[in-house]
This record gives sequence, structure tokens and C-alpha cells, in this order.
Amino acid sequence: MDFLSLTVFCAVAREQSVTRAAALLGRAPSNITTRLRQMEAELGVPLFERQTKRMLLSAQGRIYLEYAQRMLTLAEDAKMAIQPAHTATTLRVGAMECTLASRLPVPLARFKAAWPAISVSLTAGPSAQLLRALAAQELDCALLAQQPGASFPNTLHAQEVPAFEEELQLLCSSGYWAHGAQKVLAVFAPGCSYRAVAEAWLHEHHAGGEGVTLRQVASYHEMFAYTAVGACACIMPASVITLMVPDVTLERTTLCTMPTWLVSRSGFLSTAFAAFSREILA
DNA sequence: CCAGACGCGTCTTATACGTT
DNA sequence: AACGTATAAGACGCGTCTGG
Repeated sequence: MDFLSLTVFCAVAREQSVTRAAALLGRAPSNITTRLRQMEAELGVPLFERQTKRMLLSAQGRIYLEYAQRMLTLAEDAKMAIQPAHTATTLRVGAMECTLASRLPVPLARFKAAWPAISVSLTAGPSAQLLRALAAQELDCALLAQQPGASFPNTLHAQEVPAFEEELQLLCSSGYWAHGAQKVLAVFAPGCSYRAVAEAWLHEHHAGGEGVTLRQVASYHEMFAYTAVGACACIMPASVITLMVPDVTLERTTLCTMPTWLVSRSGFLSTAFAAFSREILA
């Protein structure tokens, strides 16, 4: 078993196809097939269930994939330990849009200066989507909001550390709640942790949301613009409001604080991730 | 120590086979 | 017919062995 075989195995597992894995790795499909057969012969178990047009991981294959990825990460780490300036690697980071905008620019700049050979791939999304991507091994780590005490899904086997404390504020135009008209609360799509806070707040303060409708928006800028013109109210982190630098008079009421966690799969620790964690938690 | 012979592993190409 | 996997045959590169 060598690292090339592990790379081949991981590629087929990811693509679910020998042909696509072969194209990805720049090799002939038969070469990929041979590698897999050698691995299966050596291990004595089938790593894949061959279907008509798909290669699906067997139960043993799924177990082995985790180890294969760890071995490849470890190998990359070893190279980085020897030649930190010349080992190109990518750290896949997921983060909520607000965290990306308000919290990450400074630590990311510091990280890039200290580790120029490490590329950072950034994915923005709501917390639930980031958790799914983390579980599917599409991300190495993610920054997402979760109430203290709430647990992450068992399937993820997550390890998490608190990174930031966000103060969530209710933002609205002056006297917005005093008007008699139908009220609107701007929120992000389901899966956003702050939307859950907004819904809980509605439930508690507006009889389960009676008389208030939710308007789904795609960005904080959209949310802020609707709020500024008095079309709705919204709940957003104070750090994001600060970024907007509003020159309009809006009422701000602090509702609660909520931690943002740096989450990764249990046992995952690469040099790149360790360095990134240090910058984030500094 | 060096050069050639040899064996082994890995690769590609061509082709067969099964399924949709 | 198109797509995907498996197999066979031959080419190539590399390491080891051996004789000069």
C-alpha cells in the first residue's frame, strides 16, 4: 500500500466512478481498476460495491476511507513540517456570511502572511449547511453559531471550541413596532442559526409570531436596506451592524449573545488547521 | 566500481462484456 | 448506441544481481 494507491482510492470514493477518477488523476481507467483490485487483495475485503454505473463504498470501504484521508493528511503534514515554505496545501474553511465579513479578514490576513504556501478555500453558508458539508468531508473546519449547551449531530463526531461571542441586536426604524400595520421580520433561509433566534424571539414576544410575517432575504445588505426604509425589522450581529456604518437612525436593542464555534471533525488536526485555529482564537 | 542482464511493478492501448 | 468496468498484451522504468 502506497500513497498513490490511497490517492486513487479516495478519488474513486469521491467520484463514485473509475472513469471520472482516472480523468481526474490523469491516468487510464484500467490502471485505477488494477490499483483498487490490488488494494482489495491486500486488505482481503471489498472496498467498493460495483453497481452498473457507480462504484459505491462498502461498509469496510467507508471505514477505510477515513483512515486513508488521515494518512494522506498526515503525509502532507510531514512534508509541511520539513518544508513549510514549499508545501502547497489547501485548508477548506466554511463560515457564516457574517463571520466571513466581520471576523475573518484580519486573522486570515495574518494567517496568509505566516503560511504563504497554504491556500484557504472559503465557503459561505448557513450553519446547518456547513455542518452537512463538514460531515461529508467537503470542509476541514467551519465557523458556525450554536447556542451553548446545544449539541452537534452525532454523525459528525465534532470537536468544537468557542471562537467569537456575537451580540445579537434587534434592528428597526424608529417606532417601527408602535405602528399598527402588519410587521415584517427579515430572516435568512431555514438552517441559519440566527433565523432560529429570530423565530424564538417572535414566539416569546409576539404571541408565536401572530401579526408578524417573515421575509426571507439573501444577504445582510438586503436585510439592512429593507430595515433602513422601514419595510421590516431584523436581527443581526452587532459586529455586522458596525460594518454597515449606518448613517440613518435605527433602533438597536440587544437581545442576547451567541457564541460562534470553530468546529472540525473529531481527531482532525493538520498543521494547516492548527495554525489557522491559533490565528482565529488569538 | 561499472555495465549489462534480468525481474518486477506499473503504465497504456485495445478489446470484451454487461447494463441502460 | 452509449457508458462504465474488467482483462490481456506489450512497453517502459527502476532496482538488484552478477561478472569483468
